[in-house]
Amino acid sequence: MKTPDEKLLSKGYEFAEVEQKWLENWQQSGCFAATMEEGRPAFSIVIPPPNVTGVLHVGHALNNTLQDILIRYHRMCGDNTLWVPGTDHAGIATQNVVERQLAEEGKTRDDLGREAFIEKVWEWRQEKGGRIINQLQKLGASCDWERERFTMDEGLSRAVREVFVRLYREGLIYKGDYIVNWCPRCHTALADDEVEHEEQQGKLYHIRYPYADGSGEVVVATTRPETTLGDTGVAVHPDDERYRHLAEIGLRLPLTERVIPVVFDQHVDREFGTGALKVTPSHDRNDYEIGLRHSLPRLKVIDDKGIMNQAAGSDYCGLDRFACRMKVVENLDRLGFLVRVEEHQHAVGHCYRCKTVSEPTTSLQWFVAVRPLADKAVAAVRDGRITIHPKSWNNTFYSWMDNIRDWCISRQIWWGHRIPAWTCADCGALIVESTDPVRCPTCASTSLTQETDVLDTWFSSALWPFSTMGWPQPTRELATFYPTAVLITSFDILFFWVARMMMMGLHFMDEVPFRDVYLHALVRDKHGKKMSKSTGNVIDPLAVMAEYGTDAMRFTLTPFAAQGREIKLDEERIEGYRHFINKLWNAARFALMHVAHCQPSVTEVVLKPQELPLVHRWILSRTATLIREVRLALDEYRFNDVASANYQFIWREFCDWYLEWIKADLFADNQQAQDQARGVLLTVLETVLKLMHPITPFVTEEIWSVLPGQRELLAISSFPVVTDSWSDDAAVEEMELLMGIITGIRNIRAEADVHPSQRIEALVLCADPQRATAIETFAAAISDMTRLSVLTVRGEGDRPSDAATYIYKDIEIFVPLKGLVDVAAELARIARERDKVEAKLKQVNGKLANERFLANARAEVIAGERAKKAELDARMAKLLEAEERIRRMA
RNA sequence: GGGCGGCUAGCUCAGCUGGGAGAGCAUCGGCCUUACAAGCCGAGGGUCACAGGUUCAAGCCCUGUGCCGCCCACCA
Repeated sequence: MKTPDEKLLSKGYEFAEVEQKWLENWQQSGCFAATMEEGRPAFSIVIPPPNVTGVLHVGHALNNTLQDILIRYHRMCGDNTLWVPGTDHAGIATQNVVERQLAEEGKTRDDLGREAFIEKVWEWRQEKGGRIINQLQKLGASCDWERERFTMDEGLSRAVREVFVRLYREGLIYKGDYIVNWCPRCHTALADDEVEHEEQQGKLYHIRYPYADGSGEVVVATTRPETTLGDTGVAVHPDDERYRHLAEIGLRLPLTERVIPVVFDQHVDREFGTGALKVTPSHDRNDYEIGLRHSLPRLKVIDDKGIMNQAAGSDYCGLDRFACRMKVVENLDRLGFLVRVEEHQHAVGHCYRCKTVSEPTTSLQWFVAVRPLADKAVAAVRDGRITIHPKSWNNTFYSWMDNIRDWCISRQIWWGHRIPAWTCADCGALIVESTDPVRCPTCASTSLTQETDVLDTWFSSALWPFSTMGWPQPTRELATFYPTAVLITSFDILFFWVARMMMMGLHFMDEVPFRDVYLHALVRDKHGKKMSKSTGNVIDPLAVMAEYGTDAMRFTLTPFAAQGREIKLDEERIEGYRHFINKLWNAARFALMHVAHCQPSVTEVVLKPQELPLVHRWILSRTATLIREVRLALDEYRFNDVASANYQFIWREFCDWYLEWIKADLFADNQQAQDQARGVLLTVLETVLKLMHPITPFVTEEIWSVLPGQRELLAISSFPVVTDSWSDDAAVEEMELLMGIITGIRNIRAEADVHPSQRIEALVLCADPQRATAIETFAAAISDMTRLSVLTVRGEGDRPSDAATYIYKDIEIFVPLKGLVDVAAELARIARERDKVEAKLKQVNGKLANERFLANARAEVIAGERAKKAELDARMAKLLEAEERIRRMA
């Protein structure tokens, strides 16, 4: 049993211990485990699986904070909630990491051999692969950690094989010799979208290609002279007069003795360079296609390590492709083939993993025919089964899908899902099976060799939404949680991953994998620069969490969700929000001083709000509004609105006004007033903790745990629902009046430099009897909050001379200052006000004088303008009077 | 070459279907007022990039221009 004193939380919020404690408690309680109860709505998310090699960066922190907010919200709403965690085996990235490790021991993967190497990778994964999962847990991510998946798990591997085999049988997977993007460093084929194009300043070389009979020459332009060695033709436009006569003439390829033909192809741009294009079918995508159209032979001169091969000729064989370029240029120049060299800017493809310049190469690879799959995905977005947020991505999505090419899925690396295809050594049959075949179904031979290639990592992540739920088995998880509710990710993997999940989900589940896609921005440093280790501008979320607390970081990231493309993160901001967390902590501490000993039944006073004093009716009404706003914003993924609504309410309304106002009651000798204040205070605090919990789970859970009464975990308590009886517009309006009066008096005090401890008098003139009564009723409270000795309220009467004046709407506030009025300052202040009112009046009067406005505007708009005018007129009159009076004082 | 996003207070950004320009931070002035100086009270600060147009009414809708940034693309 806790003693009351222990319940009075420590003076500053010490997050380190608190966070550790709740991480353990939540874990032990099993409160994050998925529930699958009949008759409840389901809400599920699959985590974008971070690379198993990854360490948590700010992007992950943002991404997972947003997911956690939704998950915690829906869990508290009582939905069947599932958040599936896991990691991606990240083929190339992981293989690179382990290869580097081997390199330190002076070994290569070839030294080990395939099986031993893969063994090594699994060892590595065992030791270090769990890091990011621990880091996500530290973030407070409320995943069902018992369900952690890995794309190389047995279950997921089974799904991968199943999908591969089915697509193959449907004719949607095929093997063929086509041109692909090749990374000479990673030593593997890459998909089109794994190649990043980067504008670079290069050179355009103009080279003479003499006629075979020596009667003339054609000049071609190229950025890659080394590929000259692999040319098998020159192409010109069929309508190009300059080259018509070349149909029968062969060209002698410089530096070689080969004679190559001239072909005529529409693709050639007559305006570019000389209008003659050298064709290297084996090392350029366009040339490859031109070659196909004209049956040109393919000649591969660069090997898979980026080194020139035998076919390049003995002078060049063994040279790196870039060294070869220099040598080719040198020789061309020496032999008089080089006409000139121009500076030229062009886009060069790079491997997205290692940034090496990629090499287009013909190669035997496996492909997915994506057209039919892509069509299904496009249809799902078009007819609204999937909604992309923000919708500005729709067009980009469509245009990408329209231009999609077949997906090269084979990778020449070792770490990954090995392609389930075997070749029969005896009859040459290709066997594709989900289980390893023992003998050839055609000739019954047992000498079968499996493909050595593995699948593109994105192939397995494309299945993630259903493979993690046990597919191809018809599991209860699939029945309950598929399709998932929303996929939250940054826009940069919309095509790599999101689009492919759509294709696979629709094809194999016959249902979308998620109903919504929420795309958030990329996190940059405070200058908008990409964070990178070499620039040294990386903000490490773990360091931030250690310094400011996890809740502060989560709260900082939440408002950024709204931002379009990039987020400029400045650590100063995190510090600002730490202050907010601390504010909440202290407000709770204050509340506990008054409610720690209460029975939970004190909160029953809110059942009849109409019987409560104004300030309580006001805060309850504002709380109801807050609940409404927060729920709606959460339902619409407006995370920034969730954060700011909470922030404004807690700091400005609850702390600055409500807590200050009820101090009198809490300390007073009036049992009823005290009980009412305690009951409402506790209610509002409980509500706020619940509303904040999805964003800041730790501090709210901690405060919750020390509130009076036996409590279940906040994480599984119920999310607030709007109580209609709390809504009270009249109370809100009346409180606003009182707050306006208080602000006015405070303003006078501050402007007149009246010391805060000095008690002074004030007079309020309010012609409207109802409002005058309201002000008078709360004279004590107003005096309390503004340190008045006497507050007089009158409907009409003499304006005191020698007093500072403040006009609130049409209400005049006077503070007599006995000769201390700074006339010049007063006049300046009044004049400032008058200018503002004048400007607004001009607008309003302009509208009301406009017949077309009166004729066209909606009735309520006109009524609004009229009311506005009335108020401004009244205020203006009072301001003018005040100005006149002060002048006379001088 | 296409496409997309941004331009609102000194800074970072909100501003939903068009009807009196907002927040946080920063700035200035005053306060240790019994939860919080990581705080309280008060104040100042904006031709909403520019030019046209639609409308009774435009930060918001349309057209164009200018910067800044991103994505896609087979001019070698």
